[in-house]
Amino acid sequence: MTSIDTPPTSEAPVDPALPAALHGPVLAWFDRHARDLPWRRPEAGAWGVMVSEFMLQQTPVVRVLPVYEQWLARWPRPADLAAEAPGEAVRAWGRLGYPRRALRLHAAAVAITERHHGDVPRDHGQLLALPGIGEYTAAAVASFAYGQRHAVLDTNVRRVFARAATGVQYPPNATTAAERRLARALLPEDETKASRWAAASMELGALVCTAKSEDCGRCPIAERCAWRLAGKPAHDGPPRRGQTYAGTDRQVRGRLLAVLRESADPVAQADLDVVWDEPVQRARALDGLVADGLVEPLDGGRYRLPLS
DNA sequence: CACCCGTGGTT
DNA sequence: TAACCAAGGGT
Repeated sequence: MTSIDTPPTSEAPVDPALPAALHGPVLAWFDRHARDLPWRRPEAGAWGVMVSEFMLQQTPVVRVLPVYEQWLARWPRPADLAAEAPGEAVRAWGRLGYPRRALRLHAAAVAITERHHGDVPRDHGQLLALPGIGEYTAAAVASFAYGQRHAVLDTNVRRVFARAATGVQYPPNATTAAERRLARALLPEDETKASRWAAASMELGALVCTAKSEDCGRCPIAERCAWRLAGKPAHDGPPRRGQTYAGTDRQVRGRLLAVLRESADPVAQADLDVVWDEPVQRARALDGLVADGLVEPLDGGRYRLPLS
């Protein structure tokens, strides 16, 4: 009886009856309460789903909505975006944040045009190979756009599963193998039902089982929730990394790029210098933007969004 | 695996 | 008000 054969508690087997007990209530709740988001409408297509997933990486739905509409109207197919200069994608990204996502979405559109005849690939592995698409986004596009059966583990789903199945308030900082195993165990066998489940469990986390003020009174699985049944114990592990922003390179980069986004013409060094008074940090931030391909340096100390 | 990468609203 | 949070990905 040594500990080497004892699985850690985080890898406890899933209650065999749990999946079926959760599917009905959550799917029925989703039928009634799902938001009518534009990327969920049939006309969005796989490209619409993919654009929305890029924009929703760390950016709230309400801020994505207007930019999404502009992008799909301007670039209705991957080839339309691929034909543009990458700097135009960065400019149209506006203030969504993390502008490297715009660059990667543009690069993904180029790859789709070159390697996939302009159609968003259906295969999870091919999606994963595209720039800016990781484990989550590949599964999300395959599931939401093509109705495939994939475990879609985003921050909402991870929180819902941590509470309902594992009985803790928050999931670990980084996604664990135990979480992936749990997500697979909870995934309905039927493909259509599985893709619906992915969207429904995510929506439940976004609307009801939220990070701070969860509303168990509106939760369809409150009676089955391990965390609630345990008396909703507070998170004990290490605090999740706080992200300070003021004074960081990210803030400087944001200010520099804002100047370049607003200008149709190349910008003089002096017009960038005014956004931050500390010259060393300012130079480091600008160099970083150039290294990332977000900014193109020109002769005479001028800069612009990248044309290529 | 820890850290970096924007932005703005909420508590 | 500082901290936290928001459909992550890349290194």
